[in-house]
Amino acid sequence: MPADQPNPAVAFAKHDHSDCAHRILDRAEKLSEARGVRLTPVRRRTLEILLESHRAMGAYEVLERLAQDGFGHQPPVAYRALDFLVEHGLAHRIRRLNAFAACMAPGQTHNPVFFICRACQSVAESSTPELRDRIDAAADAIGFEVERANVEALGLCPACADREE
Amino acid sequence: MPADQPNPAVAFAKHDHSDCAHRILDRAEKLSEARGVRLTPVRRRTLEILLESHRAMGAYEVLERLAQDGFGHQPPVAYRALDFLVEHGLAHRIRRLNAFAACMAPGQTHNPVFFICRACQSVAESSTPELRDRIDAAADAIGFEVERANVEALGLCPACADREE
DNA sequence: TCATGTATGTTATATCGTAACAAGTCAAGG
DNA sequence: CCTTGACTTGTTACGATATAACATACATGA
Ligand SMILES: [Zn+2]
Ligand SMILES: [Zn+2]
Ligand SMILES: [Zn+2]
Ligand SMILES: [Zn+2]
Repeated sequence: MPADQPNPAVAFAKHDHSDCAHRILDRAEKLSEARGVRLTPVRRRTLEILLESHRAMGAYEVLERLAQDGFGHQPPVAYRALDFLVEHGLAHRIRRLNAFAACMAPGQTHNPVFFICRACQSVAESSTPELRDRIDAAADAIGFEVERANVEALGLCPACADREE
Repeated sequence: MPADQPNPAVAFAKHDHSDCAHRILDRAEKLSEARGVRLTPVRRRTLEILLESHRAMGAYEVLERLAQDGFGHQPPVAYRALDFLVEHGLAHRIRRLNAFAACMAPGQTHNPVFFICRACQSVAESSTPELRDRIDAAADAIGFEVERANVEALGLCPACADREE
């Protein structure tokens, strides 16, 4: 596993998270540069906000933070920035929560599985190509062409599982 | 494959769909009876509406149909019936579409994967236990306890893929 | 400089979902 | 038969999520 491939377990463990955040922001800058797209102030700030924790955040929660920082106060401000991040693989949409989370492995082709703790709302992203292979196999069997696949697992993170019992 | 285990490919193919619908309605009646829950008129009608096609339907679309049939006109009427069906495994929630689809294999323990055609909105449900095993394995690796997993693949069904080119 | 594409911001509205309460149904026990 | 309690259906009202449409600003290169 390369150095910049984070261990998904870290999302549920105590760790120097500002380190995660800085590493990923740097990577986001470089990726945007390389692709010729602009990581503008709102977009960058939006990513920073998502990176403040391993939780998923709703668009309105992000918006509130952006507004405090002097950006616009209306929903499209947040949705546009979030859509940009999602489109460029810098964030993911967590559909079960109607929320967004920073991607923890931007730039790497990954078929993410999201593990969502129903108690503390933290989200871990694990990269599992074999899973995608299985989905493609099932799709082939019925002649379906998969363009994107989304896997979300709901349950309890280690800490919250301990706490329940 | 047992006779009552439908081929997921059928969702995307021409077939006698009223046959699907009747078979599943019968099964739903029996399952409800066996579990001591009541498949009341609204609930049954809601399932019938979902079963009219292999598409997913939004709650408000279902509500409109229920209202035409003399049931209540307010959102909770539809949401309650749909929640009942989902809770008892007679329907599934398709999160990517904010919509609901009848379960095509009610009563069987299944770890469904949904194949959603982005062109014609039809949904096929495929049952793939190995997939769940993969998810559980990835979860184990980080100490996460999976309670429910949701897999949704977006793409093109065979017919729509042909039509695109 | 000026045309062009892109980004940001606003108003307004669409779409999806739920809380809270009232009224009706139904079966079990007195 | 009548009460009681669990459940079901219906309503009003509201909350939460998301987008359309348009105006303004800003970059970038002819
Ligand atoms: Zn971290
Ligand atoms: Zn947790
Ligand atoms: Zn059918
Ligand atoms: Zn199709």
